[in-house]
Amino acid sequence: MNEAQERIYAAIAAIPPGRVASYGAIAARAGLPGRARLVGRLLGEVPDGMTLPWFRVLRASGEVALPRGSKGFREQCRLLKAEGVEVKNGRVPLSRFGLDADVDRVLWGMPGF
DNA sequence: GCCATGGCTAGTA
DNA sequence: GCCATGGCTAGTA
Repeated sequence: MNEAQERIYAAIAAIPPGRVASYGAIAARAGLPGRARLVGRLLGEVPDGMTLPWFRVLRASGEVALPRGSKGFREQCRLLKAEGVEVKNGRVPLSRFGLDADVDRVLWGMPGF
């Protein structure tokens, strides 16, 4: 496994439960800005035995990227809901569940914001 | 050639 | 929804 690969898997593993991140955001966090598609491809070939919260990765729009009606699509929605993420027809509101949504929460709690 | 992306636009309600 | 992109792979020569 090359370095880029390890960093991307590490970035995915670091998404906290109940939160989601876009392919692009993962790439950026892995130090590979612009490599969103690489993230998607690597998710399709996760090594056996590696446990990864793959379902916390979504499109930049907040939509589940897998084709609707596919087994994976349903599974992803199910896993997300299971940890409290709101999924309304294949889509998650990033403003509330995105990685930096907590920044918003902090700001809201601050006097003057 | 393919695609587990992303960004932007037209066109509706 | 559509199109531009980038990166990787299968399949041919």
